[in-house]
Amino acid sequence: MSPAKVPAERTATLKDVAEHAGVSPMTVSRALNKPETVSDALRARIDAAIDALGYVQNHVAGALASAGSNVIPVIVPSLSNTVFVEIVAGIQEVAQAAGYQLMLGNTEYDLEREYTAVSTFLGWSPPGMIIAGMRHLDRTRHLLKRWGKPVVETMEFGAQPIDMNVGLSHYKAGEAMAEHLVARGYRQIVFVGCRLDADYRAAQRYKGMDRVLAKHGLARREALSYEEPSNPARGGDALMEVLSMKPKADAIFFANDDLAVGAILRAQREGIAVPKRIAIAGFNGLPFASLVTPALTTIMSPRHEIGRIAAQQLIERISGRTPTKRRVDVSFEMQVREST
Amino acid sequence: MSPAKVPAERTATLKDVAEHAGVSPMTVSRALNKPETVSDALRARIDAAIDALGYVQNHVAGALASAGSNVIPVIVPSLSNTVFVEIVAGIQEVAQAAGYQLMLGNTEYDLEREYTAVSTFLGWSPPGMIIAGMRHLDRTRHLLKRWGKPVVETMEFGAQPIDMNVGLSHYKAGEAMAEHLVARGYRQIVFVGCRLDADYRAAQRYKGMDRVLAKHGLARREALSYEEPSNPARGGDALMEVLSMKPKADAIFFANDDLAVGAILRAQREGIAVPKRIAIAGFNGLPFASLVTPALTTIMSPRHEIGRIAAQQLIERISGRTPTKRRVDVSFEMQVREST
DNA sequence: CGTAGAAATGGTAGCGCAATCATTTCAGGG
DNA sequence: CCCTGAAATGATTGCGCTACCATTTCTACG
Repeated sequence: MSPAKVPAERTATLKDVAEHAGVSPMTVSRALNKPETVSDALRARIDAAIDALGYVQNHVAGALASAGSNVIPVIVPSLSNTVFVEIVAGIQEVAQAAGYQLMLGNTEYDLEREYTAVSTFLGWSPPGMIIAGMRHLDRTRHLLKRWGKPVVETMEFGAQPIDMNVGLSHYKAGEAMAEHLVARGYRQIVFVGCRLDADYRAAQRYKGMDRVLAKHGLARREALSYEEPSNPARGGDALMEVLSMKPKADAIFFANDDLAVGAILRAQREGIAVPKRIAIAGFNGLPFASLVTPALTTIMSPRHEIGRIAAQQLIERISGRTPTKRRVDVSFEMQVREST
Repeated sequence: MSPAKVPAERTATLKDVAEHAGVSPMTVSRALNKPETVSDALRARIDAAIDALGYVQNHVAGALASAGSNVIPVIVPSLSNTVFVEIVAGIQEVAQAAGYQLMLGNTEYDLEREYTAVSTFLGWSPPGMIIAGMRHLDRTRHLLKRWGKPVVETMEFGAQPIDMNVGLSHYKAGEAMAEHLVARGYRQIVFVGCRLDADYRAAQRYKGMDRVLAKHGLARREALSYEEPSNPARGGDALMEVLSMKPKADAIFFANDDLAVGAILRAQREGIAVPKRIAIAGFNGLPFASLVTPALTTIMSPRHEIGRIAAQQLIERISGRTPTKRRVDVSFEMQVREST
């Protein structure tokens, strides 16, 4: 049943190490956690004992005794969207280097599940938490506020964070792209996304766009939202639908680059002139965006950077230092290319 | 400093809940962990007490007392490669549904770091572990074997797993693609990858290809390996380099689809005829692969599925059931399209 | 209505470690 | 060589929970 060939000898404890090295358990504990407070001689003996016994520290016991673990929970709405993965990767990079472990929670865009995840994670006595988004159940906000430890909300930049916040304004991103399209002369602009009810950040980009269209007195339309998750093929199909259903449309602002690149690849295959017949714009700044023909106009969001900064801010606070800012607005960058 | 507005009242413990509900702590523990063993009446009182006190279970203490947590460590070599992320997502899906938490370790393709990660994770008394790849330090293998709990090695299918293994044979995948290219009449085939020393799975695909070329008495060449991590732009550049440096080459087998799609996009932009001037093949089956023109011939690897199965096997074993098989060879699928 | 056996509940002990405070050892000055 | 303060080491205690076993309550049946 178990792969062990070796008889399941009781695993060595810190006490065993202490006896083997002829010191007190407390000294071993210190040698492990604050090596500089133990004399070289003892440290050497202890290290030898650890090797001899194959001792591995029991972090569970450590966390209980010291009422705090080095585990940082990270809660995201999805792992199938590269955007969140890149943020997790950024967090991981910084956190692991600082000696923290990441615990991963996936809410599938469900705020109830988010609450459950937060609640469960609190039971691991983490020193802080990172959570995507700023929309949570009241219960969730209260729980985290009452908890009182550092929390970073990521992805979007918004008002009244639970504690800290690192992200960008999706509303402004939508505005920026709309201004660009309007300046380029496009007048019939359609917004296309997937699951805009759940992906409220994409919806915010739509709202930003809508405001700009209104400001310029241009035709405003409902956003086109598909039920399936974003994927490139969907982007291509959406392009064809827009062309046939709304032939007057002269530009599409896609909720993300997966859709937009999919649309460009489809246009190419179908021989549709982009941007002449219809312009295409995206959001995120995927690597493929600059390589397709025509190259995609998009907005680069610094996902990895958001993750890194979030982790840095959190660790800063965990270590008792005051972070530079509570709220960080990482800026996005318009990348105007051939598709508009 | 802390976001708490509320005075940091001592958090409620299970004992507090017990007193509030007028039962013993043991009963509360049972109500939480095996609700069916507690009478409805008591369970209701206990739930009420939990709500009233805002109690959240301390998993650290639970794990210590029961000498086992519900945390499953997952160790991968990289998070910037979508392949591993998709596996993690598959694992997550199954594990979270079964009530397990994921702890994430990233080795950056460094076997020493892998050892450290394994060792650290063991300290969280996990019920099992999932680790990418089958190449580890001897120390790592010994540690895991001696540990004696379920371990799944993923990504590749190979001989002599530490315990269980779910993956595919990259060697065979390389062979399959080479056979296809040879059958199509290509004779001067180049393998292009990035960091093939670290990414030994890609190197295995090369070896599989090389064997087939040898078998057919065709020209064999060293694989072309770049130092930077895989990215689409590199694929495009590699294509141009091969065309100018090895003008006789009539096909390129890229280590992955990021490179291959990048090459196709570049070919299109430069007006290079694919597959006429040179054929292009990839590996992984990214969504974009079928959408570019010409559509990319590639091999679909069931990443998400690998993750799901790995998690299922692990949980099966954790629950004491014997899994169907110790070793699972998930098969890959040739997707022959326009680029070859 | 009594009794056996099952189901529900409780008391006790200890998981492995670090916080805390007590004690010992050391370095350096008089 | 003693004394003082700092550095190094040790003894004790408890973190919050669950395993284990003991006890009580319920159910079914003669």
